Amino acid sequence: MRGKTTSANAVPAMRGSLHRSVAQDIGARILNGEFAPGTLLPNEAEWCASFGVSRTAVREAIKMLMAKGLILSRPKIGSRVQPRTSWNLLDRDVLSWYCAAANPTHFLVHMQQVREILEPETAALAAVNRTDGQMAEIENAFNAMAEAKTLSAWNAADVVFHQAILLAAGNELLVPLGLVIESALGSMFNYTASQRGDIGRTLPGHARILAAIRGRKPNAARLAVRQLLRDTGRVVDQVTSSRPKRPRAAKA
Amino acid sequence: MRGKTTSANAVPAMRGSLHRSVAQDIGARILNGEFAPGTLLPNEAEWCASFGVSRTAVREAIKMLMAKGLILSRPKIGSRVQPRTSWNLLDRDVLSWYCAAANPTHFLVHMQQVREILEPETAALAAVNRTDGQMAEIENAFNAMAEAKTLSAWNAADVVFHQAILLAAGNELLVPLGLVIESALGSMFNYTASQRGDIGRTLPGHARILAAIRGRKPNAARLAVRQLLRDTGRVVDQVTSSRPKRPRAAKA
DNA sequence: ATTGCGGCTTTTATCATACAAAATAATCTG
DNA sequence: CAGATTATTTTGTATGATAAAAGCCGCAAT
Repeated sequence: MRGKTTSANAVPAMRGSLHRSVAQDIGARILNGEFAPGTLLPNEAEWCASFGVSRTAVREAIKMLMAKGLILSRPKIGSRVQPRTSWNLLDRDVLSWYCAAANPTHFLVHMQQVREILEPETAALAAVNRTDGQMAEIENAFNAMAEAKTLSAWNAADVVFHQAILLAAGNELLVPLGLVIESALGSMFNYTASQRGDIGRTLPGHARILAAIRGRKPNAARLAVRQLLRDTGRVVDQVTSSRPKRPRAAKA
Repeated sequence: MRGKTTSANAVPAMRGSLHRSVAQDIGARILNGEFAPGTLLPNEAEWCASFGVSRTAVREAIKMLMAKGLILSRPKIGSRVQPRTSWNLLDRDVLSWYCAAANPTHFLVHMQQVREILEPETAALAAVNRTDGQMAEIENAFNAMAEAKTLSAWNAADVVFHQAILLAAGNELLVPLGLVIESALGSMFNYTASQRGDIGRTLPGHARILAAIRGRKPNAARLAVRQLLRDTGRVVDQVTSSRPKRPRAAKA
């Protein structure tokens, strides 16, 4: 009855932490709908048995999920899945679990909507608030894009470009928001280039954004970003319409 | 050497969890700048001593802070404060710590900026995507505002009104974002009324939003929200300029 | 029969202790 | 001096015991 290694414990080692992989597993299954909001989770002893780990590990995992707003645990009651409204969906982990579980089409559409709302205004703010140092950062990233020969170099520079604008906007709240969106999108596909042929295609669009921010023209920056999003939006459209993508082990 | 109750441990009981109050304390001190990014925190034993609690409690607190992206702990190294870019600032707790620690003027300005970016577009999306049921929710909230006699009734209905629009926008990512902003703002002052005399003042503005969403006119909705924000923005301006507000039990 | 009180039981919360593993620092050997 | 080896420190995991919360049951009193 020892090395039971029940079901879900397919995770081999996961570099370091055990509690982390336990949290990972439970969290994914909650986002997955296997444990719906309001559901009472198995108690600690049952988790210990099913994962074959100690209570310590399970409890630390539960504390992490608690910190992310997924569950609430109380003595004698157990751990109950919280209503969706208290989930920290904008947490990197939670978002990645959601992203793996949810309908990818829906998810991408929503993500794109948020980008279309945020990015133009972020650029407009950057045009107003940027410092010279931040401007230099943006220009460096742009130059790196211009000189990029490989797809990965292009995309890396692209990410830096976006982040530099984000920082230049000078809004503490916008930064984490942008980073989360980026990291979620980045794990699915790249910003403005998905094939070798795309390299440089959107460079003029980026140049317009750069110029607007340099010239401190918020409205021009806003329009330039909208234009760029229209161009690259097609990439998303392609993905969402064909929607083959990794179907991600459709278990149950 | 027992009831040492060192320094920070001013927290008496805090209904339930010990690990929670430990996390609270450490988290606040990180956001506070007492432990800057890159800093190595005291090790578990030292925390145990300084809080007078067991290692279990400290570890669970640390796991929570880890889950929120504030720190990273590794064997032999200890717990290091992560760079700000990995902080989940959009987590309720983290935001509240930040809000307590940061320059309130800055914070409010940034918050208001985010509102000005998000809310008009949220309303526009709601105008497009709303279902009839969601429309009814919005109208109910509006009616409650219209009939509100007390300040608290008005503000409660106001929050419901905003949330109903948020839900009607039909974007899974926008919802948690809006909720976080709301909860942070709500903890500082109320939405559109801060004095008895303000009750009903913005009712016509709300009515315009309502009508636009009912009529499925996204652009009208956008404009109506912008108008309302301009009206209520003044409240923020007042607060940020005078900036007395309850100084929040300046304990230690 | 209903209600209020007290004890029972389950489950998490906390504590204490021991050992394992990781990563650095120190040391030894060639 | 270089490289490998051993120490050491700190977190990670396991285990077992006790405390506290909160529902549950039953008993009793009116």
